[in-house]
Amino acid sequence: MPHSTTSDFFSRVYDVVRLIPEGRVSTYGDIAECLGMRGSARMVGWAMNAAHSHPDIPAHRVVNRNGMLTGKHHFGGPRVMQQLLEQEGHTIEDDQIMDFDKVFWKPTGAV
DNA sequence: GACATGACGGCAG
DNA sequence: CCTGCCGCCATGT
Repeated sequence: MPHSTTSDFFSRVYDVVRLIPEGRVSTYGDIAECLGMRGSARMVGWAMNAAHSHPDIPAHRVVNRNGMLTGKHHFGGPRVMQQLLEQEGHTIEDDQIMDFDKVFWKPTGAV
């Protein structure tokens, strides 16, 4: 496709995020890499910001490579993201997901 | 059209 | 180990 638009990029990001299983989490960088935009993790986070218009996007399952809830302030409040994750069985301590390496889900081949 | 910003990540100091 | 800078791409001013 000679004409790649941002809308496509957003749609792809949403598509991948939607595929994250409940009880699992992924990272901005890996999602970006999965979409062929390695190094552009910021775009993924930015897409998440726009994802607020899409209730079907479990944006709380996307964190940075450290498993830290860096985007918690972009939800209803600074607690919402943590609460959502805890409801899915995660343990958060100091804005960081415990056993992150065990709940991490890589969108390899998802798209 | 240039400058600053951002839910990131990697590397250098 | 911690802090800081640069690269990444799209948006707003």
